[in-house]
Amino acid sequence: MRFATWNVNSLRARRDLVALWLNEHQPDVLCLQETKVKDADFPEELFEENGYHVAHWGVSSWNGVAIAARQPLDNLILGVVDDSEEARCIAADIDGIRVFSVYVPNGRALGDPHYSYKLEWLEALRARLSDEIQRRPLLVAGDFNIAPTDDDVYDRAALEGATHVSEPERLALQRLLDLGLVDCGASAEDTDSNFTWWDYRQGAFRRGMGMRIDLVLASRSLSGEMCSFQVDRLTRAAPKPSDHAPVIVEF
DNA sequence: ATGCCTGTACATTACAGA
Repeated sequence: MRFATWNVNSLRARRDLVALWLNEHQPDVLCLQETKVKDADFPEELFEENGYHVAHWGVSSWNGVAIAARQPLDNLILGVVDDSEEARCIAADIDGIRVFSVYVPNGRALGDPHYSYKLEWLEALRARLSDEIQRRPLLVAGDFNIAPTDDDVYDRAALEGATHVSEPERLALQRLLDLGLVDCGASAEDTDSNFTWWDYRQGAFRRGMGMRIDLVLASRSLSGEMCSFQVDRLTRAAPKPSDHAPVIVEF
């Protein structure tokens, strides 16, 4: 199975690139984040014309998550807290696997209310996953907005006091892994090659100033069947790119 | 210290993103 996740930073702005990418890479499952469309405006035909089932959750022009898959999506869940939350999580059963597409809150700054919200959201996700993982194999993929270790950022010193690298965020991620999930991108020999996000500014991509924040977490049984892991940096180098690269994992 | 760039809507400026 070819599994992928991609924060597209607006599906409306990225529509043509997503269509090209689907045809070139032919994933069996694709998790999307930051679609930035309401459900009523979601371009289902973009996926259906290319042979995919698709489920989306978007309540405004911000956030928004989706899962597209060759096989049907069953037992959909929207969100991890309650109906009033932002559209940051969608889950579905696909061919016997429970798939989560997640867009973890950014946090903005240490001490910002949004930072507390990020930690609370991660704890709510953990509570949900602790229940789910006992039932079936899990794949939890998306933009976690956390760099798991100092090796996952271009310059740790430059990020002192910033979000994405703080201990509380990393502990919240570790609590997810402690449920029995494996970070599929953690074991690369050249960690720079696993960066998944580069700022649009300052030529950050060209200069290698990135972070690994888009993750694929797999149940142990599934992680043992992983046969390849790849960050598609070519797509970050395309014209009009998202600031995130797709991540592709084969099982 | 700030903006750099990109996309969004209460749009020609402010904001969020990471």
